[in-house]
Amino acid sequence: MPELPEVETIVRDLRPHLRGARVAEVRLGHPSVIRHPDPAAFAAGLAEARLGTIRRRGKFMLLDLAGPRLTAGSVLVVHLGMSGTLCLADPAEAERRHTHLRLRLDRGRELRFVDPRRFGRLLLGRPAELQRLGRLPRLGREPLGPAFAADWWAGVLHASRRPLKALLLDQAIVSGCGNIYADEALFLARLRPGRRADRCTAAQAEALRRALPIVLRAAIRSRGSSIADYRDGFGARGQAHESLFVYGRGGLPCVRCGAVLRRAVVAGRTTVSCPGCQR
DNA sequence: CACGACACCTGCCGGC
DNA sequence: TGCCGGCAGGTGTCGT
Repeated sequence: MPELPEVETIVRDLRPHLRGARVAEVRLGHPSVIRHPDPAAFAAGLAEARLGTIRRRGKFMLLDLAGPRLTAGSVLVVHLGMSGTLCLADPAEAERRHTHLRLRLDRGRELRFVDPRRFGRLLLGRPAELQRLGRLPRLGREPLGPAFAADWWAGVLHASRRPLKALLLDQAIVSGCGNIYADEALFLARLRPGRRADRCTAAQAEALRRALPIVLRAAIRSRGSSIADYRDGFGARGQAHESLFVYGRGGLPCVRCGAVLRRAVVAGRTTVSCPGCQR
């Protein structure tokens, strides 16, 4: 899926086009992507709603809403799963297969959620309420925020016997990192993905903490990785996949030392790393 | 409690 | 050409 850089790119693309718009028509596709409330109430809540700002939290998108049938503080929550896209389209444009939400706006454009695999999710409600109902998970710290601090990170690693990669992928610890950028950050930090967290030195822990935002910011500058399904807020591909060092390069030479990159399963996910320069 | 295995889906690619 | 297995950027649940 879209990881933090992809979601951030979409949010930045959509923000100026959504803020202040009013929903003129709601159309739903497959009901299983609507996780809260039931599809009828979901559609009714969105009808006539006024859109506010859109923001990112981890891999989630939160769109502020105000409407006649909505309680104050309601948001539309979008998670793209593995194959989801959230794009602006011309209302006259033919509907792509697997379109699960169309919000026609009064500005003559339409917001569309398309997701072939249906691992993505849509929710409507107040975030605190959704969390209380167990519909939204508790998320860990934002790797691009000030709370992603050295002492906290050192403590997290010290307290865990899990592989480093498992910690990076754990959304309750770090929110927004996924399989691509976990591998890239570990490569940049020169640390093996399977390395036990509590066996890292302080310097190694700090190298990884510094590497993650570098990798994520570079990917945002390249507008995200479009390996298969990912598209930005206007339906265009990103370029970040063109400059990945390890992800998807198993069996190819390491750009840093020339060793053959190793492909393995770590924390249940396909993982690529360099046996030559990662320890 | 912490962790791994598996399920949830469709599409695409390579091998036979 | 077609069928089949394997694989994919994520995460929720269940069992050990």
